[in-house]
Amino acid sequence: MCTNARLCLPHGLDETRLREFECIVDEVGPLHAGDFIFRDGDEFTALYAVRAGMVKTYSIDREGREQITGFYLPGELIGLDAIHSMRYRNHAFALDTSMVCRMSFAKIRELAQKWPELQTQLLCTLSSGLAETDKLRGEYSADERMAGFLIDLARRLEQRGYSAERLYLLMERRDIANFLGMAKETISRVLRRFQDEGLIAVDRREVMLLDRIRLDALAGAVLRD
Amino acid sequence: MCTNARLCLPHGLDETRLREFECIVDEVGPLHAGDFIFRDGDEFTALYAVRAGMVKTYSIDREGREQITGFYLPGELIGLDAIHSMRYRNHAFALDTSMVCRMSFAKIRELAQKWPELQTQLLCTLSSGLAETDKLRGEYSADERMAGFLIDLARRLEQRGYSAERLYLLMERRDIANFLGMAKETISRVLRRFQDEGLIAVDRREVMLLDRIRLDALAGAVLRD
DNA sequence: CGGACCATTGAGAGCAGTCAAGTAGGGTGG
DNA sequence: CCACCCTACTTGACTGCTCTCAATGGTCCG
Repeated sequence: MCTNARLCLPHGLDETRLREFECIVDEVGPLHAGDFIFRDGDEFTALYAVRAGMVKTYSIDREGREQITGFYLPGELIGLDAIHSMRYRNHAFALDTSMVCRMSFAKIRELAQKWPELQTQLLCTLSSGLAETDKLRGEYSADERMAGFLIDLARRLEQRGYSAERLYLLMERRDIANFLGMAKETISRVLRRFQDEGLIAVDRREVMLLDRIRLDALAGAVLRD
Repeated sequence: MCTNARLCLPHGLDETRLREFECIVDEVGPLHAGDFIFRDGDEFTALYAVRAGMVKTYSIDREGREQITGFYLPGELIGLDAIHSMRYRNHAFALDTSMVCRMSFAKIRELAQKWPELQTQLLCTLSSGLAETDKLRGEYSADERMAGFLIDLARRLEQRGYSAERLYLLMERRDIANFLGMAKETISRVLRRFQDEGLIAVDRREVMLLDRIRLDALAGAVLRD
């Protein structure tokens, strides 16, 4: 049984149903950093869950500008925004060696029709996605956004049982910048200042969170909890 | 039968089911400008659909800062982000004399369990909400955001059969500013510049869209279509 | 008519963006 | 194994968009 089940779509299913659910799951991988899971515009047939590794999603607008829409950890679902248009709305790209679970959406729908727990879990996942993105509205300083990003990542890692004192950022600065809506140079400067102020220690893509209290305070505005 | 049914949650239901669906709908109102539909933290028991008028939703963070999360037109659903926490995550506030439909979520869930069309419609609505908010990520200029706001509103009004040459903005500048993440003074200045450039004509809260082509072009970056 | 509220306009400041130069790993080929 | 290169990252200087603060103008309403 997948160790992520508790955090993932099958959350809430009993033993029997969980086994039946696993029949509709195809494990895909291992993918390598740089592999695509799907591409913007592809026909939507399945939801994907990260099983191991990390995935980023992004879209390209008419002018060719890239827009990163998310970084996904194990247990998180990718492709939920494609349900209504039946086409994926972005590219999904492995940032690291990764395993993903492919779950036919037609079959998910069938099962959700039979099992109230699954319907509920689907709705809850979508709903928390909405609540999540609502938080990011509003104008925040570069410091607040950066702290928000780090704390959010740390919390998600903790939920998954990883230590979150030491974060390894698999994505490049440019990706973080794009995701947070700022320039990559600003990421560098903010990280440096955070380090000078004793909030974190940075070594390339490795970030140690040294003063969680103050980081939380900074992030509070963004994460609104 | 509600004229919004085509755009709203019962979309896709046949005549018979539509009638049964209507049994779980309570019409609430008329509400007057300034009335609340629900408040942040209230127990979530029902989804609301706007039937007539306009509703804004907003939350207040720990520091007392207001954050507007949406403006809702007839046929649009309010409260979807509360499903996972079973508490409303924001205040819902009538901007004008309005009617809303209260739909018990427990009953929606029951019906969705029986009717695939309703389950699908629920999932689609949530999914397009996600796709929608993803668009707003990224850093846009004040001009792009403003154009995006106007064009988005115009399109939604058109979908509902209203003329969209002349927009009446029921909310104050401060609300638009907050929603778009900028200062209210900037809203004034951008609207004035748009007017000077012949894109729109502004008279208080009434805005005429004069050059839809150029506005669309400006908005394109934000709305990404 | 006066007050309250909203909106506009102006002046100045500051945060973060752009441009450009410099640094540092990591990988490759000789 | 080392020199080289490429890419990612950092740092500095400067610019500019948008914010803030403050004053003014309009409109509605009692």
